[in-house]
Amino acid sequence: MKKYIPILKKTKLFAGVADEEIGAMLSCLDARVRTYKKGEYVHRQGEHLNSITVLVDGELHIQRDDYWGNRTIVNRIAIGELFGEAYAAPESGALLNDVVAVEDSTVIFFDVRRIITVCSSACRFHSMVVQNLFFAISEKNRTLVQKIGHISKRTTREKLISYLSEEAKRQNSASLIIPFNRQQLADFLSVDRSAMSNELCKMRDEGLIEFEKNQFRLL
Amino acid sequence: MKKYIPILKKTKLFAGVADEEIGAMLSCLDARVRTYKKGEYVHRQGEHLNSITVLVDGELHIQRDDYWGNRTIVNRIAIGELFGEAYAAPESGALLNDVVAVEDSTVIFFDVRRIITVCSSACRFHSMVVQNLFFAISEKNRTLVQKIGHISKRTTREKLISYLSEEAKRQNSASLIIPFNRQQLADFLSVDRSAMSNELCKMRDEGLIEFEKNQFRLL
DNA sequence: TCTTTTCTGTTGCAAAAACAACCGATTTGT
DNA sequence: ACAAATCGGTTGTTTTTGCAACAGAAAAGA
Repeated sequence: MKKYIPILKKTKLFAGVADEEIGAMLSCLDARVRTYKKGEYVHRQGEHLNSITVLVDGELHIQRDDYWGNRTIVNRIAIGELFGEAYAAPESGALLNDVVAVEDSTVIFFDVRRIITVCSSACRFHSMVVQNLFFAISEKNRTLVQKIGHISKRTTREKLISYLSEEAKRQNSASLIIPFNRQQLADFLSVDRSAMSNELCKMRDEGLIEFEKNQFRLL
Repeated sequence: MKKYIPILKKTKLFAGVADEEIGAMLSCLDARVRTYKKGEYVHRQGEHLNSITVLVDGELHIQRDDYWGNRTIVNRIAIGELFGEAYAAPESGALLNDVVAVEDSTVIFFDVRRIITVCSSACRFHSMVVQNLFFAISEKNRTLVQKIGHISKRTTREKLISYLSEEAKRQNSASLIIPFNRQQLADFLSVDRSAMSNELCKMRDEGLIEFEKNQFRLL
């Protein structure tokens, strides 16, 4: 468990917390490590969570498959990010989506109650972690609103432009690498893959964008 | 200002805080009241917030109009709910949407830094407010994910069913009243009003639902 | 290395949505 | 009470999407 301290230090939850404090908090917060193979489910829709999940390696998707096999990718969790903050509240109900490892992944679970309830004794940095948690959920909130901005556009082209421009802004460059393949991007933007692929090529032919694999450039 | 204490007591931010404590915190948190006429903007996209907004009367929409006049209603703020929690973090950037009063409304602004930074002295209930804030943002997060669930459905009919069923579940009855008129519902679900109206009537003719104005019944 | 699977682009067709225009009913404001 | 504005439903046309099927390229696995 100790070996994860340098990695945890870089996560949003433990930003600004000293190494030795993280070590102390690992037991204080009842941390448990687990690895998942690509494709395995970390959580399933309908479960009741009592832990917060920190991703230390790999990649997770928050997604939902409907009865007919249509998939919606709600969000993506990258290394250092966390999941389950929104279910920390006591009466937060069942999990709305599945959480799936899209790469071989390693996560650390922390007991949610022990994070929320500031312990009296040892953990001097506990309040820092609580604040980090608050900022993390706050940031995720804004991410979700941005996503709503993308998918509420009426046409596939507009959705693509909305998503790609925001990603370009975030990466601070007109040239950008997206973390999705075509099918995943379509599932993320809630459109049909083939129609989207078609639209991307039209946009390229019109000189709006260039792309190769998941590297894009806005012109 | 004192007269708002009974109302504030019922808001998500001050749940569980005693009257006299709220009174004390009003000055501690630098509370300011303001009223808005129907249609007025409370905040505009691009602004940088430094306050949290509690709605004590009326109704707000979080929305965005694009260049061609298409409106997207991202969320709705009802009496007792708050706005701006997601912008409490120092580096949270500019406001992504407009905040508009859809009815004559009264809001109270609280200095965001004073909420986050727990004051040393008087406010015994301050930590309760911080926790309330956390739960509020947490709940909003889940609301946003639900909304993504609705609008990521592929057809207008599916969007309507998704929205109406969730609302029925929330109101715990197959008969429900929605807080939108037709245009607003269309803007909320990101579809065309006339197409949606059409679809609603088809669903009624097929015996799936009944409705009159904004009262619906699922069959 | 060879086979199998996944990924991406392409096409045609059917279904659905957006758009525009209109009308009667209801609501709002004076 | 009356005029004006808003609201909800209807229809027809155009545009866009979803869907299915296929093929070459790339990647993964044996």
